[in-house]
Amino acid sequence: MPELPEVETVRRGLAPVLEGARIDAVRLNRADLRFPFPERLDERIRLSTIVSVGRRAKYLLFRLSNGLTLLSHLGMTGSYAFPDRPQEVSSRYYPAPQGRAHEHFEMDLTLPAGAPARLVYADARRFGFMDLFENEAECPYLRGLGPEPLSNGFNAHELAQRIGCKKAPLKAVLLDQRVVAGLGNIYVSEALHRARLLPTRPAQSLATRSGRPSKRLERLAAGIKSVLLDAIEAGGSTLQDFRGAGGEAGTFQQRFSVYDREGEPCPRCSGTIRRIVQSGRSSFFCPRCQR
DNA sequence: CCACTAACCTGTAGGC
DNA sequence: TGCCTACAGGTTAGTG
Repeated sequence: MPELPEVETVRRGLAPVLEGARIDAVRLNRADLRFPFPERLDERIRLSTIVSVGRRAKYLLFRLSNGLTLLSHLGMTGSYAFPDRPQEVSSRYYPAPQGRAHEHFEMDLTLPAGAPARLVYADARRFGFMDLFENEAECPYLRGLGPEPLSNGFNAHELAQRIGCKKAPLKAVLLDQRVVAGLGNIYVSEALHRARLLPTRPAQSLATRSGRPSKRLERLAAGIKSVLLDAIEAGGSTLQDFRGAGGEAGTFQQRFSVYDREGEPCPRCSGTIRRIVQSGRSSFFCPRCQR
């Protein structure tokens, strides 16, 4: 499910409800997700207040009044819902199709206005995980992440530095969270199509002798930014079951140019979209207008 | 250090 | 309908 635009969509759904909410109780319905839950998670966050809900790359960051930050990665199938808030669209899909078997973590809250609420984390495949830390520097998941692609500092020059002279194909390099943080399988294919670059092209082929960013690199940086912005505006992409925290489906999948469109015509040049497998994952591209 | 593969786990879609 | 296979938005550990 969740690449940067989907995680940002979840964040925007959670923040207005959670900010200022007090955590009254924590329930873990099993000992682990992908990794064990943080030690003594319950007692370390209970009775603190959620100050803000942030995001870094594909990570949600719940900043608490006691100075700790709860980090949450959604893996492939993680989702948050407020099951008892009928005014949220979430009542339409809650409980999830498989019932409540995959609800692994929940919190009882008191909202700023005094009303009670319940936040549930469900994750069928349990590829998600959580961490708890005091300083970002001590969190192994955040250390080493590449730049936020939507930040001002991210541009062709920055991308050139990071890509350097890697021989690996662009597809693999852009999936590497140390190069750019937040891209996943969908948006790499889409960004490369916008930049008219083949996913198989060696990353080093974008370098220039002068070190000044090439036109191709400029297109790539611009393609990454624009596809992420457009996807966030559309509320992310819903393939099977992704929902924002309010339960609404994203609509960006209707605007995919190449992802999951093997055999369909390219919207730009009417070439035929192809699918190949690179390092075990599907890449979609137009062989006619991507070089 | 780099690059690729397998592994983690469950659900779903498609072929027969 | 049922069984089997392939595949799915992510990351990490292991291997060469």
